[in-house]
Amino acid sequence: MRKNTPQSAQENPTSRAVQDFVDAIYQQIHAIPLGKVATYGDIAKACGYPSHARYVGSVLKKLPKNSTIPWHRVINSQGRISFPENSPAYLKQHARLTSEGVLFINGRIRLKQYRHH
DNA sequence: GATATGACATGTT
DNA sequence: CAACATGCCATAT
Repeated sequence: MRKNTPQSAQENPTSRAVQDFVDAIYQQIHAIPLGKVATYGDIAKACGYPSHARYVGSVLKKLPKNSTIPWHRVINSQGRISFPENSPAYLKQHARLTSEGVLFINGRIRLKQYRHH
């Protein structure tokens, strides 16, 4: 039985499945309402690839600078920002979330409260 | 094809 | 709760 991974679904030479997956990731992230968050795993699962949390992260890393995607609403399963604390990226994400009303306590937020279901 | 890497997740200690 | 270990999988070298 073939595994449920984008790579295993490359029936055509341009690997459409991977591109569809990336598009789905963008769409899911856009669906996160202001003031709410989702984990990398949540996004992957919502796209139909529950074991690709890391891939979601790698996609976000390659986001073009002009992208309008609310990437800051994606955090890890511990309710923490996946950047080294106090790095520029960390501070930026923290600032954006805070400005949306997401409360951080000891570098962590309450997923029970802010997670977008 | 073997190894290393990473904006991850989950279970165990 | 924190630290560790293990699993995961696309990408890069």
